[in-house]
Amino acid sequence: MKFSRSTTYGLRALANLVLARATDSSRVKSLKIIAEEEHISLKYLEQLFAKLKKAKIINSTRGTNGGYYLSEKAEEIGLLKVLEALGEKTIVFQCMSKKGKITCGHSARCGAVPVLQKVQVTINKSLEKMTLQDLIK
Amino acid sequence: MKFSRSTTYGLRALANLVLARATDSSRVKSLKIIAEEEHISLKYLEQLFAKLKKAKIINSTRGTNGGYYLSEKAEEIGLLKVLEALGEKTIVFQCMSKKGKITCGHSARCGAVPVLQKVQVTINKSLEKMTLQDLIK
DNA sequence: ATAATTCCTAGTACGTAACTAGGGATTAAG
DNA sequence: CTTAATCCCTAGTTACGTACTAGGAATTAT
Repeated sequence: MKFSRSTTYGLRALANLVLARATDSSRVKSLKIIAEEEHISLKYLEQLFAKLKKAKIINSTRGTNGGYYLSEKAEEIGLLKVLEALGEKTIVFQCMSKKGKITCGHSARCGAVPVLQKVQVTINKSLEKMTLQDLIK
Repeated sequence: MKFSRSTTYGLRALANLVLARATDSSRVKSLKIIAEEEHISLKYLEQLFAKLKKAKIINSTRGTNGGYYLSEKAEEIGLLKVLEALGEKTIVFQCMSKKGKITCGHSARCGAVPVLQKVQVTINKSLEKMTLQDLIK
């Protein structure tokens, strides 16, 4: 039950963007700089940022002086959305849907269900409450 | 950020034990029966129960009519301890200790730290509150 | 003696995370 | 209009851990 490295990388890099106040196309920050500051492979970060862009969490301008910036205000970007964009699984049991519904064949008989649901719901709520703004508090 | 299958198996099997009220050496339940009821490979379950026994969460008697039983009352066995016994990592970020202390070199500069800590602490608290008794509620 | 159980150890196969790598497209600056 | 800086796209590669399979030894009730 670990977050993947890429999730941590992604959050670090996003925190960097938030701190840089890269909130519109006139205040972009290049990945090269971010990668250097955060000691993350540039090529790898590119792939992560592609996912974040696809999820419309960030935006970019290309060419010299180009870079990335947040699509919305940091406090409007929920952590759960970010994690999912990065490919992090937020459903912690195989047998369970997002809302705690059981999807395996054992539901009726399985004694562990209530606890699994409780854990799942707690984690989800906790992640929903937080936003990118919390990254720099 | 998923719980491993073995964790789910372990919890299912323990729930089974709790429901069987296998709370002392006179009320053991054999793994063979549990494995059949829960549709888990016996050989695999044996390995999981070895870990649980090593952590003194369960106890056993050998030979014919042997089996496993809980070492303590279900409500006195914390879920966090069980998960750790099963090998589940409860520290969700590589860079962090159990108590939220940062163990990587970036601590001072890393913007993501506060959020990571918050997530970690929330999950830990949630797991600490629950016991095996909750498995059957 | 036999059968039922727990106990111990070794090995395998598969998937996936974590990269590495190469180059194309776009754009500002000189 | 050339160059350099950036983002963009896709295809590997490698290493590791999870989820088993497997065989048999030790113990004990009948």
